[in-house]
Amino acid sequence: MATIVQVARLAGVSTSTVSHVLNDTRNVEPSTRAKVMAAIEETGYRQDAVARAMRRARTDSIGLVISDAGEPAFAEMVHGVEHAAAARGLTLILANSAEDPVREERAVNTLLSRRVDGLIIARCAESSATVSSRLEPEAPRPVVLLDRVFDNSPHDQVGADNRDSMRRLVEHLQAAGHRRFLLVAGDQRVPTLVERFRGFRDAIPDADLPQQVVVDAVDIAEVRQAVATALQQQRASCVIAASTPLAVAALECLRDAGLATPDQIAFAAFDGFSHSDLFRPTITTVRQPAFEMGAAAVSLLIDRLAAPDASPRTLRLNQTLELRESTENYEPRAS
Amino acid sequence: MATIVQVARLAGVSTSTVSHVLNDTRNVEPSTRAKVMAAIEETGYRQDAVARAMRRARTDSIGLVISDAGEPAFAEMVHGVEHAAAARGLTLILANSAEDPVREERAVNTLLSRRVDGLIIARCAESSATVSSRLEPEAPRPVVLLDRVFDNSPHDQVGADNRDSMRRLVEHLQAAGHRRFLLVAGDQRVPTLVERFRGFRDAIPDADLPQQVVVDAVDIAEVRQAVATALQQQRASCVIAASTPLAVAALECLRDAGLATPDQIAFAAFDGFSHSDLFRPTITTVRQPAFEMGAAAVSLLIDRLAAPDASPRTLRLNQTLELRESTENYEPRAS
DNA sequence: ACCGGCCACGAAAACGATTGATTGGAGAGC
DNA sequence: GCTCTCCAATCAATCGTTTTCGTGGCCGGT
Repeated sequence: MATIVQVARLAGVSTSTVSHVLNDTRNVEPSTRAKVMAAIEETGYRQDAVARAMRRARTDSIGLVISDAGEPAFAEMVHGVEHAAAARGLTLILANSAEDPVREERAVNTLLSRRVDGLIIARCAESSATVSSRLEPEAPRPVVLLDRVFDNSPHDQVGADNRDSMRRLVEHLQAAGHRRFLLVAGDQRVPTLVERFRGFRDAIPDADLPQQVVVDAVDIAEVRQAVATALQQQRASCVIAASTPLAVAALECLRDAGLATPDQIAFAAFDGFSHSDLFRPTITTVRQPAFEMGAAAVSLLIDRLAAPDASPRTLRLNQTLELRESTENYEPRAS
Repeated sequence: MATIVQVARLAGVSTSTVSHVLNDTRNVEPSTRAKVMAAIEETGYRQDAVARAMRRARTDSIGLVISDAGEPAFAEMVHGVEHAAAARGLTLILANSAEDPVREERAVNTLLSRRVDGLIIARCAESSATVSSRLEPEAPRPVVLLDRVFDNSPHDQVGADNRDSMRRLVEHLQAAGHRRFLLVAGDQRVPTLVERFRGFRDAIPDADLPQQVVVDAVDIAEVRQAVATALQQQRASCVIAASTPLAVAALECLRDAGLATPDQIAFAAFDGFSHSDLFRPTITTVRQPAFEMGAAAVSLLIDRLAAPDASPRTLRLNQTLELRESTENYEPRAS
């Protein structure tokens, strides 16, 4: 590849002039500019982003650490981040922590060493301390937390209105006559799942609480075990799964127990399944605006770069409650 | 951030010694090494990947240009690439062309300007010429083509055994009694879809060909239109969709036409839907090993970096035919 | 005692751009 | 005609590493 020196030589000017033409960073005589452009054309010169980053403060790149690249909701967030970043001329460096704090920390280190202008992180369940301590004392690289939102975070954050949405979902189900729920709440070290659990509690009168079954197992096999046991006791009229993997486990249990949805038991899930409308039963879903969350994270990051000292913001995007047949036609029985 | 100079000063050695300690690139006295390590610890020094890349020939990063980040199959490939790259200490720069040749070219340029060690590209439908010409004359950055595989490509490639799989699928359906198919073949500028179409032709006796309906419309609305029309003519006993978006369109048409699967019409799809087993009808699917394809692309890239002059390889991973109820219980009617 | 070789380390030149300081010349004002 | 200003363009320092050459000291062999 040609370098700026060769371009300058060919155009008969200095490298600084070429640089200024390239970056439009000070006036240059039209005739010189033309010569430079011609030389660029002829040599097939392309700016070297590495050398450029070396000299300047910024790299025009951002890092994204995702906690589970295999999960469709996160894939959508990646998509949203990529889209918003590209639209602003930022390149995206992607890393996956696979819910492993060690890999997460390694990823953050790698990204920092590559001098990304900022970081977007969907934290894994157990990472809080490590990553924070790694982030704070360093050169102040802005960080935006994605999806997994923490109280009193020093960082900007974007999440969903999990608590409200869960409350609305449960209230809807209650209005349809449901009183006894099986909530598959999932790993309570994950803020998202904690919020959804809280929303559930918000909607349940204290007196009814004892009737509810909550599964907060971490390992998916344990979840399946617990759900199966709970179903045998035949107490719930409605199952709520707080995430897609949990919904998968729950649906498998329902299938294995021979319980049909919605005729024998109602079912609702957060995040849900793609193309849910094409298959039966169609599942009542609280859908996360995953793409938009990713895009919003980039916006927050840009804002932060422009105003490093503004106080941190937490953005909550609305989820949509999509009612489908898995929660229809419930006939409350006298209990 | 501390630099290598500060570390050297603190340790009372030269920067070259620090560098050699860091990279284990020549013998250093255990005592000096210890001093250096201590200084690194104390300053919290972290190697600067940008400066490092500046000096060395490699950047330890690879670029991935994906043609449709929104599609789950491609998201899985991204996941596979990320996984394999991280395992080898490579960082991944991600770009999405969204099936737009202009964006694709821009992405390739950006990645080259960042001096990625190599590129993995899932080409978009119309890009052939542009990107090729951009890639060839440059500094020889290895390129691996992913999913969309081209004949006589000068690059390494990894795809799926589309033609074989389609032939096997059709043969299976024929064995079950189907003779008249509606193939939703999709955009024939996409090599993957061309291969699937060829596999279909392979399996159909010439005499039967006139009975088959093939929809190769590009725009998804046109596809839907064409499928709807074809269904009204009531000729096919089985619909085959050559990709997930096409399957979505086809299933919507079936639903709108009030045709139940599999009772009134059989259905099979390539790539398919996640968690297909949980919902009805369960769909007979030819599943792409998307994750593995991504990982394989990284392997090819690594091999290529090690042996730049080896002749280009094309890898074809096997797809699996997953038989489900959408193609069961067909009762051939006398026609 | 001298020479050669080895070993641990250091000095300094890249890598390819950006950018603050500086120069040279043209034009304006008196 | 002289100075002052302004503008375009150049010079040279700089970013933080890696790596090529050297250098000096020590040891062993003759």
